[in-house]
Amino acid sequence: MLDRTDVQILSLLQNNAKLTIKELAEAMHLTTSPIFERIKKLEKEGVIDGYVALVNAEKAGKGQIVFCNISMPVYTTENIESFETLVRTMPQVMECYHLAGVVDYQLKVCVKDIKEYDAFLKELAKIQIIKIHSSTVVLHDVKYSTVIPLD
Amino acid sequence: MLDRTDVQILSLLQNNAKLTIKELAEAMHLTTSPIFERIKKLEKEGVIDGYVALVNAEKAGKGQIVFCNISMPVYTTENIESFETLVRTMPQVMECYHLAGVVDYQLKVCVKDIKEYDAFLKELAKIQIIKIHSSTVVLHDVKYSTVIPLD
DNA sequence: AGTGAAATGACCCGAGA
DNA sequence: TCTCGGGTCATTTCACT
Repeated sequence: MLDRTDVQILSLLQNNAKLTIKELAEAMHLTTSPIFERIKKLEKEGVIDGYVALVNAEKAGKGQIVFCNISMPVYTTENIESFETLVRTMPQVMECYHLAGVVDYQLKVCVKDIKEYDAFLKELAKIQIIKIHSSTVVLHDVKYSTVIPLD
Repeated sequence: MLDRTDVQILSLLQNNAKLTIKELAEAMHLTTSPIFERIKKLEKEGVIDGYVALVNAEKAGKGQIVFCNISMPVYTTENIESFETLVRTMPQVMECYHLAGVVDYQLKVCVKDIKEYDAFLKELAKIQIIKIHSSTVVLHDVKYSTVIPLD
């Protein structure tokens, strides 16, 4: 599905979306046209999901990450839907995964400080269908990358 | 530090880095020059960390996420440094956080399948300074966003 | 699938308010 | 800080290989 050239394009664009088609073409010893067409194809197929600017959370005053572990005592389709829909609308929740573990969900929450996290928890606690199991504060970020490893 | 216009620019670019300066200018009823200068300033100050293409992990054949919980029995500066340096070089590790909890580190690992995760664990186990505490498999992604919430 | 060239349009940098 | 306008260069399309 993805040949060597596609993977090469993706690897470069995952690190720097501002590379021009010309630069990509030079890097892989081709002309601009095939690069252009391949990128359009990858976008159309949804392999490339989009292009985003990454903001430094610290400098934007949102340097605190907290993981929130949640379980759902009554595990019905309805409850799942309403919880997942809510989570997707909360901007503080950057990531949410349904786990195969002792707790059902893990949320990665991005806030200014613990005080703001406290407010977030109070907001979340309004939903009666979930049980907030525990919260784990992040001391510091060791690594944050958006790059999907491609073989 | 960041005024209303800056926040507006960041909000738009965090969702779509391909917006042209012209489009941004129209969206906030300004001309291109001030937008251009503000963006350059935000980049220079490091508020904008970079621009990246987001790849769909599923379509790239890397649809499995596993969280790996690690503790460090002998917590010395040396051990911390060598572990954190290693983690930053491993492409499967997309995120790594130092936690204030019962385990020291949480790694978000991106792999093709559990078999590949097994290989990753074996690789990681070579470092004698850490103790792999547990692994939690993700059943499905509810939300993944790179957008830092700005007030 | 890739090349090369031509037109379209965005970026960037002035001068001026 | 913002507006306006022009030079420069990347993007995009197309006819050909």
